[in-house]
Amino acid sequence: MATSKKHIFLDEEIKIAEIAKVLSHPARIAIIRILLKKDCICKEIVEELPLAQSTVSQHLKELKKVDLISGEIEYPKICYRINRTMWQKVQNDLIKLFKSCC
Amino acid sequence: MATSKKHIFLDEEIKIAEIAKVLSHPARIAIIRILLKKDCICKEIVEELPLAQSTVSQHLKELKKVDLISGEIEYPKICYRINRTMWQKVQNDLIKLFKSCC
DNA sequence: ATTATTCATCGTATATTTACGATTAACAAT
DNA sequence: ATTGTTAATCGTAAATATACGATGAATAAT
Repeated sequence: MATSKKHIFLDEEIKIAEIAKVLSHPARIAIIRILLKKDCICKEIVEELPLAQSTVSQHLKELKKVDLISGEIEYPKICYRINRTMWQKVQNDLIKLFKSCC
Repeated sequence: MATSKKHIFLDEEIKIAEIAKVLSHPARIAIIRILLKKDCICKEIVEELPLAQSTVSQHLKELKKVDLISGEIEYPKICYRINRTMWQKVQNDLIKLFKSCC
């Protein structure tokens, strides 16, 4: 048995990993939980978490990058909310992985 | 409204983030999928993935650290398998987070 | 125009992750 | 004892993530 058909990772594997990465920081889980309760502006989140405003903003950016949240501009505020469709999709993707179990 | 009750992250948030972190690399998702199909020794996984043996071993260590897999020694091989109980728990934890949604 | 408010971005320092090759450890078989 | 097989660990380089303060951008209110 010489060697092998080395292949690259599957798209699905990459996508699941991407979503998991977004969920892989307590601050982002905390932000999601806050937003699940109610839509918030960045400042409100900053006041609930022991993090600088710039740091929270960065986490929000990550969440926005994968479309888990969206922000509606009402200058100078930006109202963040969970993207329920995407949130459902995250669940489906993960559950799909789970399903390949038994 | 001066400032606020800054608190640290909740245990639950940390735990979910920890699990998500383990799932946040395509290689580890790939390894899980391989092991969901059948128990494998490290060498078999190395042959299926475009990664060095030491790298796969490191990923296996991560998965083992959170108890998602276990390894049974049959020198010089080690047979890895999914810890179904833990795998179920991961699902429950994530679904619990999802549930706080609607 | 100036001021106040909110948030994003920039620059940067530090820590963590990821990957690899080389080596070591643990045995089985000879 | 030597050899072969498998996997863990070590050392290390490169990339990525995380955090913060400082600054800049966008507007509303004065």
